[in-house]
This record gives sequence, C-alpha cells and structure tokens, in this order.
Amino acid sequence: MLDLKFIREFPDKVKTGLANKNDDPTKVDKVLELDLKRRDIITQVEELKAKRNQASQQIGMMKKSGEDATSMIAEMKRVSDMITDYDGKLSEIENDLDGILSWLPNLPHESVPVGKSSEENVEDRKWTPDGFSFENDFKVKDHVELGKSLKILDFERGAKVSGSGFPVYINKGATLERALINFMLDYHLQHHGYAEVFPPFLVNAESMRGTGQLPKMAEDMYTCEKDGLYPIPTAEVPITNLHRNEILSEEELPIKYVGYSACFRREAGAYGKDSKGFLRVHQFNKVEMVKFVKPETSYDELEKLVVDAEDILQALKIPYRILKLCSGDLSFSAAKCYDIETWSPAENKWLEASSCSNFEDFQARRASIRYRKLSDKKPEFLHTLNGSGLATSRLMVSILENYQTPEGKIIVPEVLQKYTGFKVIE
RNA sequence: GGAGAGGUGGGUGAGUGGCUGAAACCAACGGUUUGCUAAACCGUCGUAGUGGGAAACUGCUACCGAGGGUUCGAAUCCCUCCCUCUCCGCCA
Repeated sequence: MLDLKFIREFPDKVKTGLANKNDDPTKVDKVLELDLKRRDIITQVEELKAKRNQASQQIGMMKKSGEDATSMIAEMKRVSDMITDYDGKLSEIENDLDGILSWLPNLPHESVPVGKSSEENVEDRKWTPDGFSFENDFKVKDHVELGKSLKILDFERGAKVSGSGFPVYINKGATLERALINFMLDYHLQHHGYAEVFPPFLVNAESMRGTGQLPKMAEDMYTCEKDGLYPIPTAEVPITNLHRNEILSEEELPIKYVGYSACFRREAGAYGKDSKGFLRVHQFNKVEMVKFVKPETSYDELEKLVVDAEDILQALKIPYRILKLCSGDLSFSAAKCYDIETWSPAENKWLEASSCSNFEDFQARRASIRYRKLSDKKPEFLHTLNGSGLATSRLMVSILENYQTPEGKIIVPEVLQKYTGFKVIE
C-alpha cells in the first residue's frame, strides 16, 4: 500500500512511478478526488459526533437530577440519523478509495533502471566455477531426459496423480531434492545468521493481502473456498505475516528468517511457453529468506540478501548471473529486485532460480508491521525484504545438467554428498 | 463435530448502559534522593484518523477479538463470525 499522505503531497512522483511500472497514472487523480471528498465528510460527521457526545452526557445528568430530557432526546435522535447517513457515505467512499489503493503497485526505487519488460533488465554480474565452459565437448541431455533415464523424476505419473506441472521425485531424485533443501537451510542458519521457521502452507486472505498477492494476483493462486484459505505461492507470505499487526522494538531489528515451503502456483495462462519438465510447474520447493529491517538499512540488506543466495550457488558450483530488474518487470510489491539465474546447458539459457526484493514499507503498511524507535516513541513502518535462497526446481535443472557425465550419470555436488549419502546417480 | 468457559492497553487484571480511553498493580521511560547499585518518592506512559500550529504541542473523532444491531448514549445489552482454553467424539 502506498501512503495516502505521500500521494497527496507528491502526486507527480507517484504518477511517474506508476507509469514506469506499466500502470495507469490517472488512478492518482481518482485517489486525490476521493481523498478530498472523504476528508470533507469526516469533518462534518465528526462535528456531529462531538455534538452528540456532549448532549448525551447532558441527558445523563438531567435524568439523574430528575429533569425532563424528552425534547433533547428527540433532537439527538435526528442528529444520530444524520450521523448514520454521513457514516454510510463515508464508508462508501472509503471502500472506493481502498479499492484503488489496494491495486496500486509499489513505486520503483530511484536506482531501478526504467524499462518496459524483461528485455530491459540489466545484467549486474556473472559467476562461473573454475574450469567451467559454456561449450560442452559431448552432447548434453536435458533434465527431463536425465530424469527419465536415471529414474529419478517422473512427470507422467505426477500428471496422473495430480495433473501436469506436479512433478514427482523418486529414488535418488527424491533424496537429492531433500538433501538440497536441507543443505540450503543449514547453510543460511550456520553462515548467514537466519532463524529457522517452518511455516503453514495454507494462509488466510488477510495474509495474502498483507504481502500483496491479493487482490491483484487472485487468478494465480489456488483456493480452498470452503475454509477461506489459500495454498501459499511462496513462504514469503506466511513468514512476512508472522509479524502482521505488531509493533516491534528497534533492538530486535533486523529480524532474519529462513524457511522451507512447498509453493503452489496456478500459472494461469502460462501454458505453452517454457513448460517443459521443471521449467514451469504448479508445485515446487523453495527455501525463502525474509528480513524485517530499519528503513535506513534496507538497501544494504538487499545487497546482503543477494550475496546470501549467491553463496549457495558458489558452494554448489553452479554458474549464475544476476539481473537488476527494470521498472516494468518489477513485481507488484517490489521497489527493487534482483533476479538470480542459473545456467542450463541443455536449454542453452539462464533460468530464474531466485528473486531478491526490497518492498520498503509497502508490505509493512498493508500488514501493519511497525517498530518503535529508541529515540522516538512514535511507531514507524519498517521495511521488509525477501529472497529465494533458492527455488529447487530450476536449480535442480542446473544441477542435473551441469553435473552430468558423458555416460549420462550425475555426480552429486560435493557439498550435498554428506546429505545424500551417495556421490553418483547412475 | 458436541458441551462449557473466555477474549479489555507491553503484561496481570477491574469494570453489566451515562464524567471509563478505560481503576489498580507490574514492566518501561524521565526526575528527586544516593559515593555506586538497590530501595523509596514524584511524574510520564496505547493506536489511528482529522483539524489548528513553523514547531514543541494541541482540539475533536474512532478503537476494549472482528462485523452488524438496539439506544439520545454501548467495553457493558442483542445477533453473526473468528480465536484461545477445558471436557467428549474422531484422527495422522
């Protein structure tokens, strides 16, 4: 949620930001118009309420002293009816206003390159392990072939059990997946100072609104209508909402959580493109990092967040590159975002395996997550960030394909071997 | 799923229609006292919206789990929902 006062004060900045995010800047004018109406009604209705409160007190005293208050009560009844009337109008306006505000995306940070689409994202840096080459001296198999020939992935049976996009890991594939998750969690706990969270996988609508999935992404989410719950598209949702409607103290910041969850996405309308194997699935596993920080530190924390994710890839010796997303490619809630993409030799391209974002106070305002400064007793919205550390599906593509041998075996990355208990999949 | 009890400020906890935005205590913060610490004493001590003010500050309004209703007036009465606890049933 954007700050209404900020919109009031700097409408042009908001308009520019919206335009850069491919949104409609004229929404700002509607907001300002409704805000004006709203404040006008508030002044009137509050004046009436003050009058009523005063009179009610007087009526109480008159009754106590045995005086007749009939005419005053009759008059106040009229005033009360007027109040009901104004309150109705007010809530109508506030609904309309909220209807627009909850659909307004966060504004891009000034350091974000302006651009329309993913084509204008900017490569920030690239890393490859020692001895790595983009050229292969044998014909590489893709992850689907490898999964099939080694009997470690079963997309067909997943489709039978659930539908397409629900991959099954089996045999050493299942163990490798579990090893990868455990390795990533342990790494963040031991080297990066995160606290571990194992969150719920279903959340309520209020949580979805808090992090910004609702209302805009409703079509991309699964629903459990009977219970008003949603399977989470990312652990960001339950973990960020852990502190919804809370006021934290300055001393406890930054709070850094890491948690595993399965992630569920409908991917409505995404069929046909990049849908092979793991490239686009409805359920995948992800280790997610979430930070709650003081506003003045959030951009430093964003850089550190990216490095935390990179450390995992360097330990796994997987080639990756980092993109700075342009304004038009930023997600709804993000002010700035880096994507980390890992290399797929079979696809001969980079695959998005992580997204690290600073939401500034956008989610904090929606979810009302504040902190109290030591110097100033007034609570303030904090900043939230999150980053995948990382998603296993795309990462698994890169691991299988980069670690394959000419004979079609997979060497287990060294750091995972103690987790898997085996060194080769053949 | 059935029966019962309950949800009040950072915490404990009073409050069953009118001067209660809310007693008291604890915690916290500021101060006095003190060689230091402790104790004692005094004071401050919720959030949001809206208006006034350059600001410090201040007026008003709202908020006692959430949303409705009754009433001139609701923490207090009524309805719906949510949550917590206890017991029973079911169950990984």
